Amino acid sequence: MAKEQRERSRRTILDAIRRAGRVARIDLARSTGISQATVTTITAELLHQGMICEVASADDQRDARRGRPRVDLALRGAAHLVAGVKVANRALSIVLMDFAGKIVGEYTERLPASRLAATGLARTLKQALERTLDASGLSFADLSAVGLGMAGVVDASRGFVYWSPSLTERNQPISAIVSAELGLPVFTDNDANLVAVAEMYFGPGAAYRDFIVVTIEAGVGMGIVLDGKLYRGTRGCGAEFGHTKVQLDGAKCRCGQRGCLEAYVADYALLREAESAGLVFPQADADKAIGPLLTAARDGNAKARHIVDHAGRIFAMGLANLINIFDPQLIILAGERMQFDHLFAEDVLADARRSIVQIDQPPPEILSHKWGDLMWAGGAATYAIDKVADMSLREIAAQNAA
Amino acid sequence: MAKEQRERSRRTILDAIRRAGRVARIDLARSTGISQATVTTITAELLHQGMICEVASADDQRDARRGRPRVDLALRGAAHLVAGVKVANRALSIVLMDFAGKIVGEYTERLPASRLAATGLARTLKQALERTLDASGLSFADLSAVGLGMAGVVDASRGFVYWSPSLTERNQPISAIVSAELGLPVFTDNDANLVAVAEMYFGPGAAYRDFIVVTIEAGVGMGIVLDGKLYRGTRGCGAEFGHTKVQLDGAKCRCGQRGCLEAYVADYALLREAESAGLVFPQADADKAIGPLLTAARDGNAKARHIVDHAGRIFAMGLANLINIFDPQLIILAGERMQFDHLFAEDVLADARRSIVQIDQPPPEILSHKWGDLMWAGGAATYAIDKVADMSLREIAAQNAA
DNA sequence: AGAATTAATTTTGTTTGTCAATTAAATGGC
DNA sequence: GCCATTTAATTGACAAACAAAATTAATTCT
Repeated sequence: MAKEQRERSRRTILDAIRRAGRVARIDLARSTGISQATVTTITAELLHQGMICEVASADDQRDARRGRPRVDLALRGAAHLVAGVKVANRALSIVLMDFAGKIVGEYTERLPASRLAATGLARTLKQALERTLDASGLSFADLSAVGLGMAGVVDASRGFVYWSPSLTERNQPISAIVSAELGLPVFTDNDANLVAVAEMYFGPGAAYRDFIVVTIEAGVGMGIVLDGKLYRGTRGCGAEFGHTKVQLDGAKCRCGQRGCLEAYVADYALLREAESAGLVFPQADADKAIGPLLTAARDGNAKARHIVDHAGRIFAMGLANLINIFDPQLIILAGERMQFDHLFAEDVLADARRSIVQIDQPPPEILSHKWGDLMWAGGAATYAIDKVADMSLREIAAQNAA
Repeated sequence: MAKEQRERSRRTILDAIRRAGRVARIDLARSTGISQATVTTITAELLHQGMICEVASADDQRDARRGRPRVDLALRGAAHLVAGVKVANRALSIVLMDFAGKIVGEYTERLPASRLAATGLARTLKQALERTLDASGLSFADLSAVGLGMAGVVDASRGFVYWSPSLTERNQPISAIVSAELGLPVFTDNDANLVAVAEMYFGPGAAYRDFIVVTIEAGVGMGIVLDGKLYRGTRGCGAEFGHTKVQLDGAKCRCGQRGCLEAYVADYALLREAESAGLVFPQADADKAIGPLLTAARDGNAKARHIVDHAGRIFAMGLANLINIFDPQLIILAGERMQFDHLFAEDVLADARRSIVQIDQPPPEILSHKWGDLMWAGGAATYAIDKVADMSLREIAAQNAA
């Protein structure tokens, strides 16, 4: 019971350092409410462990001050190196990230198929990871862990995938399978959850304790952060925003059910609508066919316009429902640059705000965070860092016990 | 920092006693992980404060045991008496509850109007409360606090009502207003949240850490319990399940918006549908008119049947969305006996289970808990007990500091 | 009656954290 | 250039909380 107190304090201080980026001990004491003496003790442990380092103070009011200059503490990037992997539709994205959250390498590779067997995925991943490491002159031995993000229903605590659009089989203990192939600890979670982790650690979510991340790519995903922690549900299949129903007996969804939000706003849904409306956009690459449709809508094609508007209205309805249910401080819409601008448009957000329960308080902030392709892999890497930090903290506890 | 540790431990032990009903110190130590020594210390404080008492052990394996007999501890009902008040459509329900959760008095009174001014409500409440106390030979001086539950959007932390169907004005500091009238501490929250508190303390929710309560009366409400704590959202207007949208440009709702779940499943919605379908059920009391409609549906009237079925399907869709978003361990459907059987029907629940993301794990349990009228007031009373327990624990902390 | 058993309390020691004093490292005034 | 002043960080003394072990308490079995 007393031990746990110390572990909590260590966590608190490490998190505070991460949030601040760099911060002097005295400010740590003030912001965490832990006494200066304890901050000294704990930071000494973290320094000794190599998780943090002292850096010259970036004290902007330094001129106006006398007295002993403060020494800032920061996460020590060299403490650990992790890889974050995102398994996308037909691609594998990898980033290498140091313990301070800096991306030190990246790599993307086409996958032979959109669905693979777990063992095949593990082998492909190993090769891709080798190339990624080679490019930076690094090797597996430099890695502390691998974070793995994939669409689908994942029980993160067990690293178990109930179902994923990227796998040919259901019910795969994916963390164990990939870990056996790589010889490294592997931590798997739903990809949208991992984006939420990244937003919480290094994105705009860092300033909030309760927010929701909605991701948009082929499907619609969600990550929920409540009280500063990722909420995953009890079986690992919560936060399935894309498969909440928005229409009784509605449009057919990839998941086999009807009326899912995803079946109205995903690009494949819009293309399906366009086709049945008689619109044709000849295009070599099916992945990009959404572009001409959006252009046509902007240019005043009534049919195209109607399809895009309808998607926006359904999306707004979904967002409003989230706000009505969670009343979060913030909603972050995370998606690829440009491709989903029609869903991030101000009139869609205004529509959402209009559809929530109205009280005399400002509605939650909604902001869109358009990251590139590597957002997903970055989320996976951040998750791995979080796990590695846990491991290091446990190591300190074990050393103190001995 | 060390003080807070003790406060946590005291809370843990008090909660464990409440959950168990009655429990020996040694089992407290085992279930909480706190050492026997500390349990002795803390329970001695709680005994001295009068919050708990020793009772003869109800040890069912007593015969098979030798040794010193265990002494059970239980909440001491006489420690505090609170009142729980539910402001309903045209009625005020009050229960008196002792600190152990036992209901020691109840009273219901018709309200002159379905909407009242806050000060008028406070005065009416005072008179009704006086009658309630009189009936048990008690007085205001015997009460420690009052819990107040009402429909609408409530910021519980401030006891502030943004909007309620029971009040004529918006933005009322209702706790302060009623407290000034009664001369007692008053704690206000949304009524569905309070039902969730009751389920967590004394209902089937006691065995779970993550569950959702859906309440059905005139409107549809929701209370969310995550990690053993009620989740209220950041502005106090979360959990508005009844006003999540289930249909774009849908049916008009009381709240002024369109397509709300409530506008499809509440009794007024069903009656509206029946009327526009040409069904007429002459009935003196408008509140009860739903009965004949349901009977007609059961008896094979096709129009009535269709209206009721449609409500069930919409409700199932809403439940499925909740499960897809939260993945809770349990959903409790709380409503008045009989009146909402059509929504609690097994085919509705089966429909909901079919509409969630399918994985090879059993879906969350869904159970209906048909309490009477007093469920609501009981929830408010339970909330008041929780607050009073907080106050008592703080008192112990203050005494120790002095 | 005494041994055995189980519960509860007390004693003792460790951990943790705070407070206050001290040391460290700078600036500013003379 | 030296010393007072200021601010940061560390150290030492002490108190609170908890756990482990010893002790006391209350019972059953033989």
